Amino acid sequence: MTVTLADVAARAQVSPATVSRVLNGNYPVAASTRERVLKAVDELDYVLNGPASSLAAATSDLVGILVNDIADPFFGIMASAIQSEIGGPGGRAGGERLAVVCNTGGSPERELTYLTLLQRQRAAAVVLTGGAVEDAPHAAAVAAKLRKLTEAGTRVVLCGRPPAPDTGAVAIAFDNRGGGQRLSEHLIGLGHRRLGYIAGPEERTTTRHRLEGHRAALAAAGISEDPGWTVHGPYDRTSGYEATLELLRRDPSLTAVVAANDSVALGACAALRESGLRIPDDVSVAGFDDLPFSMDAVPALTTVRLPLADAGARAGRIAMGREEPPPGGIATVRGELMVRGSSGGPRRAASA
Amino acid sequence: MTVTLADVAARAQVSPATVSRVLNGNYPVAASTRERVLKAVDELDYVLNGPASSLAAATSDLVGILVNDIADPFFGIMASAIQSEIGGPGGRAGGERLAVVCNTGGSPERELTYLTLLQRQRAAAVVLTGGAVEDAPHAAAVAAKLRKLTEAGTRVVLCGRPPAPDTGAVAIAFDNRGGGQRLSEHLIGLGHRRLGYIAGPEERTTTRHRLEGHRAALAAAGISEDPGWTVHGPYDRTSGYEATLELLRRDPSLTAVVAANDSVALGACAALRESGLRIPDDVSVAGFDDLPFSMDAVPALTTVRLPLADAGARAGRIAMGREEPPPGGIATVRGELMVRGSSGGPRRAASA
DNA sequence: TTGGGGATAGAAAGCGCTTGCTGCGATGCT
DNA sequence: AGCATCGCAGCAAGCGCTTTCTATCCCCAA
Repeated sequence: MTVTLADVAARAQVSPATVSRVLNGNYPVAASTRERVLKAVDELDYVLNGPASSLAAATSDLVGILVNDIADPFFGIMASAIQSEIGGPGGRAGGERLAVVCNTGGSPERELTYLTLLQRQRAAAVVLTGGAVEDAPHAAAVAAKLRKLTEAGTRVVLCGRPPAPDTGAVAIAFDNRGGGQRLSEHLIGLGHRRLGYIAGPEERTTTRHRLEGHRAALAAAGISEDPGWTVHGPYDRTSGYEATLELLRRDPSLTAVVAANDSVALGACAALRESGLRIPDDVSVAGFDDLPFSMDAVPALTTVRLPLADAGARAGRIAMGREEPPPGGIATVRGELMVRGSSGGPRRAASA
Repeated sequence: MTVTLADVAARAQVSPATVSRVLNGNYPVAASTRERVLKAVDELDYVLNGPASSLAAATSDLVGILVNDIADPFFGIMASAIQSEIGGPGGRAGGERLAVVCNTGGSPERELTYLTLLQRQRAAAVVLTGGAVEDAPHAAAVAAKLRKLTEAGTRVVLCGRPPAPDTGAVAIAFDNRGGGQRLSEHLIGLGHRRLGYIAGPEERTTTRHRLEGHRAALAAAGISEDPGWTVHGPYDRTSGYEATLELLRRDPSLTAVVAANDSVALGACAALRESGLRIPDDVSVAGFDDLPFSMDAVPALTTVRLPLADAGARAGRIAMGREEPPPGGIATVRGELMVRGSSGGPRRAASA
């Protein structure tokens, strides 16, 4: 069968306790003994039994990272940054932790199930990324879970996600509202008065905040919004493509399209181009997030850069207890407006 | 303290054994008893202790997915597909498994460490994605680990990665060589005779295979390659940008640039544009993978579509034992040539 | 020489769960 | 009516490790 601690102990002629202590390095062991043990470990090719260890020590070295869509670089970039700080293997020394990312696919149930699974594994920490679903019962369920986790000693950090009051979770939130507002202000400043908005899926904090920012900008400029100017859809390219076609159908006189994120914006660009409209001469386009590919669009996308990697790294450090949580357990980081080629002044007169 | 199985048993007035059996549903329990137990579980808000369970049952419900770069959609898409089949939460019924993705960052050591960590956790299955490092000692170490894993009953599947003989691992490999060859043949067929090639990082199977395909195409057409036509670099946009500038410096008369993947190709496009060259009029560009954003490039990228999601799903199913492994434990899936706007016939005469 | 300490090592008691085996009342068959 | 069977529940023995407490051994001060 598989090699156990006892086998190693026998081979090294010491007690299992000593082997355990050598392996954990948390108790004085004579150098000669240690060597003998290490040699035995090596010769036997011994691998610690994780579950047994976790059970006995009542702790585990698992750290969970929840993402909405692992195929989306938005989450990939954050996850990567978080994981690099978790130390995973290869990180700094000290407890080797197994940083794992779990893909919820944006589904509330899966989110909850993963949380339970992590709770089962007695995870050392959990980082939740991205917007939350705003369904009240679900939010309550998640909050309850988070509270239970923190009470059990699991460190919980929200990254790019609004704070969850009274759960003990630390939050690094993005200022989606402010970013959305500045973005639309930019467009309005350019002279646009008829702006279409392709929002994310409904019932999501991110969607709502960005849209609120947009509307605040419109309101501040005294522009009254036509309800038909807003379309909801998933955060992907296809959604942007279709939504744009729909927007154009509803009001061909739009001079700008603001998208919920960069992928959506790319889809919008494609739709616009296929409709024979030039960007930004006929219609300006704006995205959000500033993912790497955004600067490769032609023209390059005007968007709001979110410090995904920085925020992720910080969240990771906090999760590892290597950085002080922000005061109040809440930090909000701003996005930076990136003005590029896809936005310009409206040139054409409104057409029928 | 936390609620244990025994607490639930006491509350439901049954033995711990019965509670365990209700929870695992692998032993007949009278309906009335089951209900009583479930009620107690609910009232006590009981959560199974994962480590204890894994220890006693000598199995775990962890499934590991190793990726080289989680921020790269290439891996994100595969991981997503794999995970969806693993059943993670929300998948089909049956054993709820915790599918976790581990980011190796392309580092051999981290790959090995993650493998050990998963071995520690007695993972139910492990899926390794993407190209392997070709360093001999490392390859041997990985092979040894894989063998040990399979011997311990962990199902090992390689997805988009060449087979590892004598390890018991099942492989779904991509025909990178064939894809690369067809892609270059396409360009050559268009009339190109001077093609630059931006390869991936050295010592990687994927890099080598794609490059071999390219060279095979050149050879078949009787084109003798200038060593200066090939540049190596990481699989990212920046690399493509810089490599293209370098290629242009070395030989301004190139009429086509073939990139190791789509991200690199995008960087190449940017560099070409900034150099005042039109695509494809002055220089044709080709990528590999056909990631979603490739069709949004302007012009859309000619590339080789790899069935990332299909392969991932299949790997996931095999990992779960829900699909028969291919005969011989090895399957090779082809990529499909996608001809789009970025490639065209060479129009200009070679310039100095 | 002798008692006190410091430094190590071992014994053993679990950690919380799974599962083979046993026990026992109810059912089916002859 | 009598015995084999079946269905369901409990007992208890671990799974492989960590850790508290105890036992040595050795060195040094007194």
